[in-house]
Amino acid sequence: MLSERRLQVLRAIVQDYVGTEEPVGSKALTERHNLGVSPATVRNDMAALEDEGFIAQPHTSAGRIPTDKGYRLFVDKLAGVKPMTAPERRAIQNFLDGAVDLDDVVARTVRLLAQLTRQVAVVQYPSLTRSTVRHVELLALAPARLMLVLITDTGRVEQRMVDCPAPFGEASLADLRARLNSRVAGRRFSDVPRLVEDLADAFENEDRGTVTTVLSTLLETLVEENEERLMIGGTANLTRFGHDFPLVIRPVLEALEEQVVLLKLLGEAGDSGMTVRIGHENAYEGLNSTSVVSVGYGSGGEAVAKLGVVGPTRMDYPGTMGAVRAVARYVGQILAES
Amino acid sequence: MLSERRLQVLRAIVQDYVGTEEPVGSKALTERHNLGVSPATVRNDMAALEDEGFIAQPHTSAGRIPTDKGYRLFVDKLAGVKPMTAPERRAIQNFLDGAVDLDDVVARTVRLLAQLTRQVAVVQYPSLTRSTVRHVELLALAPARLMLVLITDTGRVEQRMVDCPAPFGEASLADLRARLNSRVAGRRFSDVPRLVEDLADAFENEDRGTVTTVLSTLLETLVEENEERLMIGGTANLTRFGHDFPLVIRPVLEALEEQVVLLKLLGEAGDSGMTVRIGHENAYEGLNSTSVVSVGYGSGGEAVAKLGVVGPTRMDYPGTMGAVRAVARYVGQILAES
DNA sequence: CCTGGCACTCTTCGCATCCGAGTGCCAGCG
DNA sequence: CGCTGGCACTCGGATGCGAAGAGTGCCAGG
Repeated sequence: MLSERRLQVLRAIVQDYVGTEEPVGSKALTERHNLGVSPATVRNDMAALEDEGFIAQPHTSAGRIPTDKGYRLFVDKLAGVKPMTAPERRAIQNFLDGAVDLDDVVARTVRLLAQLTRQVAVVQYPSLTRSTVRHVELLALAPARLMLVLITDTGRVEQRMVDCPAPFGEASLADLRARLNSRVAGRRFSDVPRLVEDLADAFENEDRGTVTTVLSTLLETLVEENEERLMIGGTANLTRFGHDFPLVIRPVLEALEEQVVLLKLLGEAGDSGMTVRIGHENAYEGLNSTSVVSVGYGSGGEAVAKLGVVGPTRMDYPGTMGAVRAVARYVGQILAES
Repeated sequence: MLSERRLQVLRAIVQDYVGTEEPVGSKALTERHNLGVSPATVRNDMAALEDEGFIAQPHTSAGRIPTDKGYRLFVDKLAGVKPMTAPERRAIQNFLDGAVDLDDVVARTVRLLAQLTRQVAVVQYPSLTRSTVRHVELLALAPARLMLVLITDTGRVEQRMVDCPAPFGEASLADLRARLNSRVAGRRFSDVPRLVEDLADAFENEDRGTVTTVLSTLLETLVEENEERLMIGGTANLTRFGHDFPLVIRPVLEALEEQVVLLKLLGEAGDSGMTVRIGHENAYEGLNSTSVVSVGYGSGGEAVAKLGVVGPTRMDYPGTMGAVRAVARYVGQILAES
């Protein structure tokens, strides 16, 4: 078990290292923090912390830097979430308030988060399955070609082409449209499959094929793979990563381009509350030298999607967590209003 | 005026430098290319080329590297466009053929282009104003809230919320929808403003406000700033940029995040044929050490948007141009089919 | 006009050296 | 028992020097 002072030493090491980006030694520590003990004592504490795996030396005769395990302890026990200042809150609100539609909200959020944290921001669009249906529309583009448009309460609009097996009359179309909406409008998307399963039964034989096709397209839209979208920004911040650019930055950029990887990353994060994944805690290898701070956001009490940032393990955790949390809250509010 | 051989020397310098990324000297040149003259002669030629500003020395006693002006001459006079091989063509076609909707087409195109050229790919969505209206739909989400959906022949779908000044009945809505479509369906977007300007006159006083609002929203959608979208990819390729990472890569990433900058960049490029902008020819300062190769693409003979790549000035121009041209052609085909 | 030769310029690299930061350990003190 | 000052030690990074090598410019001769 680590004594109180050793925890303080660890905290001091993390803070200094995050600030200076350089290994921190015992002398510098005692000078910059009021630990009330001498460097020699701190050295003993550091040796103990190193034995436990919380810190490490890049080389003999260099200072110590925190390990992933050290950051983990820091985040869990030694540091809270730094709240945003009042001006910062106002700035966030002002910035987000101008958004005109969902795309705009997400785009602004990404920008904001990237600026606040000076890291790479990732914002997921509201998940379809966790949203509520506002409206389903069917348009006939051609006699045997329909367009299916889904609109959610969170402002998402998805469209799909549907090629019908046979021409589909305007009357049947109106009928289907009305029946569809009466069944699913106002309901959760996750309930949609159940609500529409017997809808084809109500139609004549010749139209049944088309109705079935429309319904299966509708359901396809809700399949995991397709329904998730996200936006990233602030990649220019990667250049402030460290001195050993290419090798670190490369896999990160690759990961960011693979939406699948990112979605999995966000998906693995806890469903409620803020999640911090540090270095090797990330399953994806390319992100082993980064930390991911993410949190769910939503219009009501419930999360409809996640957002977060990706940055070097050496990041200002309290500040980053504060920014991420604050942004998530305001985005939730904006969505609730629209 | 430069003699034929001097041009050959320049061509050889460009080719070697692009291959090795290192300044090339007179001796290496005579060894790798059959110039039929001695290094000393080549040195004289190089001195002349340097006087003319086509090549430069990083330091005294280093080899030469091409300047922007040198690349320009190379592209204009010394090198053609390298056509894709048959297998490459097939690969392109296969890769693009699987796309299910416009987003998918664009996403696949970006990926493909990034992979083929190993550079950053930029693909603009088909411009609204240059497309044809396929359908305009109006949905009543609430009594005084409409959604306007625009569908183009290129598969683009744009939606906008419209808050009406007064509730708008279903009958009026159907009327407006029908009138709108009969006027604009099949017409070019650029003609839409003219075609709808007197549409409000046909409605009762109480509905006229709403109709006007709808029309102005429709027109807003076509405004330059909003109508253009683009997608980028392959940013991981930036890591192969050169040895002097951070300083070069940073502004490029920043430029790529500013869609406005990119759109302007593509917009400045010639409207027909392939455009190559080399280094300082790019108006945006952050891209002064990059070259942009872009070309229009379209479903018919006419370009509806542009695509291209951004890479180091030291790039394989013939190969890159070949890839860009080939991809643009196939994308045009795909769009024409859908 | 081309060529071989030659002197000159710089950059790069290896090597030896020095300096300092930081450590671990120990003996002594409260 | 824990803290402290002292001390020897290690090692990385900076500095300086010299040799090597690549490449150039220029010149005289074919």
